[in-house]
This record gives sequence, C-alpha cells and structure tokens, in this order.
Amino acid sequence: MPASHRNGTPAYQRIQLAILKRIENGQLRPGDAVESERDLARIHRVSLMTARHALVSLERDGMVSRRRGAGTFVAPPKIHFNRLMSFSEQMSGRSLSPQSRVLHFSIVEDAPEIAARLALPARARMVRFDRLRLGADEPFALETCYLSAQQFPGLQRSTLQRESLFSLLEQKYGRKLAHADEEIDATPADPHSAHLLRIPRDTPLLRMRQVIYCADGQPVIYVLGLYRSDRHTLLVRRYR
Amino acid sequence: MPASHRNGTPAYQRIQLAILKRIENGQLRPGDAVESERDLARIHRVSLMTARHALVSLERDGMVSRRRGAGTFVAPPKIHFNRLMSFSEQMSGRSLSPQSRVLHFSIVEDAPEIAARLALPARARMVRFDRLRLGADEPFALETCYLSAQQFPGLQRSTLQRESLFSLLEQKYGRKLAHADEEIDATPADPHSAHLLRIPRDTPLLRMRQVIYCADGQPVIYVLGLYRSDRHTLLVRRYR
DNA sequence: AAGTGGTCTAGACCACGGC
DNA sequence: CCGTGGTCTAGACCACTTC
Repeated sequence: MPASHRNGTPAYQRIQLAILKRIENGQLRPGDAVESERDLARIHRVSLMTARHALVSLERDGMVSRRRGAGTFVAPPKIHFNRLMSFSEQMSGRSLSPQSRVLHFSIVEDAPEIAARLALPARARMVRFDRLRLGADEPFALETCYLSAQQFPGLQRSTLQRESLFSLLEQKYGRKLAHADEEIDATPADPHSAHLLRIPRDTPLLRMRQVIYCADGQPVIYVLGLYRSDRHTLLVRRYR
Repeated sequence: MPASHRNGTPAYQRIQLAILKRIENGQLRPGDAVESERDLARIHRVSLMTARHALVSLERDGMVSRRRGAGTFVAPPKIHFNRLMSFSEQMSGRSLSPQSRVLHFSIVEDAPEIAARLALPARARMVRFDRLRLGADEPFALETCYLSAQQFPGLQRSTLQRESLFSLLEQKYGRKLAHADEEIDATPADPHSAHLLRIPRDTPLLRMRQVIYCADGQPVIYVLGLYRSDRHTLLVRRYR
C-alpha cells in the first residue's frame, strides 16, 4: 500500500524533513537521540528499509551520527566548510550588507587561455565583467568573471547591478551550479587594484582563480579574484 | 538464504570490489557502463536491494555515476582535491626530493591561544619545532608545529630529522589523522622569514594556520605555515 | 516498448552497545 | 539481556531515457 507517498515527496524525505524541523527549532539538540529505525517505521507507517534510508542519508549529509548498538544522534552544528557560496550568500551569513559595483562590462573574443578553461573554442565570444565587492562600505575584493556569450545570451550590465550572478544563472538560465576548483596564491597589489581596494600598492592579496562547474560537469564561469587579506580569510577543510 | 555472505565480507562489498578491480585493471574505462542493478543481482545471486546498495555507495564515493533511465557508468578518474597530505607525500607526488631542516626545537608552556586550538589547558606543555622545507634544493616553506608534550612523549629533534611527522604519529603513536581545518590568508614576508626563504622582504606569502584532527575528533597538531607563493599554489574544490 | 534507476514493502538474521 | 544499527530477501510499482 504505497499510497501514502502519492503526495509527491518520497516518504524517506518526509521523515528527514520532520527530523530536520525539530533540529532547527531546538526540540532536538546536538547529542540528543533521534528515534530508532523501528520507531520511525512505526510512527510514519513505513517499512524498516524506508526509515533506514532516511537516517542513512541524513548521516551522509552530516546531520546525525549513527552508532551500532547505541542509536542515532543529532550531530554537532554543521560547519560549512568547502561550501561554494555566492558573494551575497557569504555576506548575509555574516550579516553584512553586500554591495557590488560593476566597473566594466564587455565582450571578448580573444582570450584563448580562459576559453580553454571553460572548454570553449579558442576564439569563442565571452562576456567579461569586473566587479568591486564591498562590505560595510569598505572595498573588499575585485573580481573578473568570464562566461560564454553564447550560453548566456542577454546578460547585461544592468542585470548584474541588481542581481546575484549565482541566482541569475540558477534561476534565469536554469543552470545548477555544483562545484568549483580553485587555485589560490598570494600576489602584490598592482597600482590599479591597490587604488580600487584603497590599500597601498604591493600589499599582499589573496589571488583566486576559480572555475565553476554545473551539475552536468560543464565548466560555466571563470573568476579571477583578488581579495584583501586583511579582510578575508579562506576556510578550508581537507581530508586524509 | 543469506548463506553466501557467511565468508565475512558483506555481499554488497564483494560486488563493489569486483567492479573496482575491473576499473583498476582497465577492463572498465571511464564512461563505460557498469552492469545494471538487475544484472548484478542475477550475476552475484543477491537481491535487487543488495546490488543497488553496492552501486549507490560506489556513487557516493565518486567511482561511478548513475543516471535514471540510462544506467551506471564509470566516473572519470578521481581528482584528489582537498586531500590532507604530508609534505613528503606532496613532494613525492611531484617526484621532487623532499628535504626538511629542523631549525628549532623546544618545549613551551605559555601559549594559551595555541593550547586552546588543541583543546588543551591554557598552560599545557607543548612541543614546538620549526622546519624549513626544501624542494629541489630551493627553500619552499617555513612551518611551525605545536603538539601536546604529554600526548607525544619522547618526540625528539633527531627523530624529526629522519622521519615524516605524519608517519611518526600514525605509526609510532597510533593516531589516525582524519582531517584538517585551515585558515588561509596572505602576508608580507618579515625579515627573518625572508632571509630563510631567500626572497626579498615583504614579498607576499601564503599563510596557513592548520589544526589537524585525528579520527576520534581530537585536535592533535597546530601548524603555522608560510609558503612562497611563487612556488606554491593551493588547490581547493568547493561544493555547492 | 524495453530497460534503467528511484522508491517501497514486510519481513529476516546478525553484530554490537549498554545495562 | 534487550534494543540498536548492519545486512539481506524477493518481490512491487513508478519515472525516466533510449530506441
């Protein structure tokens, strides 16, 4: 009688949501026990395998931890390491008002190295724009983005002024961003960047070259970013 | 008749191993289709759920990718992003002879900030040592490490000269290292570091503050590293 | 239409943890 | 000892992709 899951969302997801909700509103705190597989199966009137599925994949997402013979327990609050976030998302997470000024917007056709990183033909037309990022009215970072002009038609300076690039791509163009590969090093501020970031020239900056991929594995954005190292610390988690 | 898994390893793991073996020896190449759940179930004489379990968790490990309606396919060779590696491991991966000079070795008892990062009492005794790292006879990085003197008795300068810190901890002290959290920024080289690294003072350096944890979640090493940014690029993958 | 993965059932036995 | 998670069965229907 699999009629109870006819409402669209799978049963195991409804079980997960019920648990996540209780974690979110504080009814379940880190270390607290979650119902056992058998209890969940009874409560939600599903089979053991389904209740199990719910808990196993909650564990994979780091929300709970499971110990054989003991039970399933709420995991310590999630630390968002290695999360690909848009500038706006990062800033709102720190309750700083994100601001962004588009300094430059153009079409380029002769940037073969960057085209290669985006898996485009060497002389492909790409949209390029430079943005100055500010937080609390202080310049913070300088970013240059490249995207295929063909894949993202109608991309305009005015749109970027208003809206986050990430939400634009995900909502207007229906591209689901999945991950980014980054190369990070340090470099002295050149006179132009120094002026825009309002720092002395040759101040050390974090330099990040980023290729952002969407869910189907295709590279879609190349970003070259310069970050004031007095205002920006990169947090990374590595695994053995 | 769950007798076939009586040999110790679970059936789903035996199925995984059989697939991984064929990937490793080239019988299955990236993009090739793996048997469907139903085929695997028939071949290995298990139920669908068990064959499914094998494939689902192979996918979670990034070895295959599954597409509904299409099949399960061998994933492109794994790129080792965000891997915590010792200096020796990194260098041998690039076939550079790793060298390391211990510049300083001492016991400190008054470094409360660092003790706190290692979850130790504020005035805990810690071993501190500084190492200059070289690759191809060129100085490359400067690292200062802190460990609890109590947890790692008998740690000596002479041992460090010979052996990698990671293998020492994992083999002699039986600590399984699990992950590291890193804070990364850029900083100008102070005169002392500049001299040791043989670069002009105020050259931008990558600065990394690392807390390395072992499998039980306990922090065990604190490392402050300065890396020549002309010789070192950090590679990071972030996920959405 | 045939074949694939996604969800699900209603049970079962085992290994392990804590009492 | 009892309850927990770990493994497993032998089926079922659905949604999706490919042809």
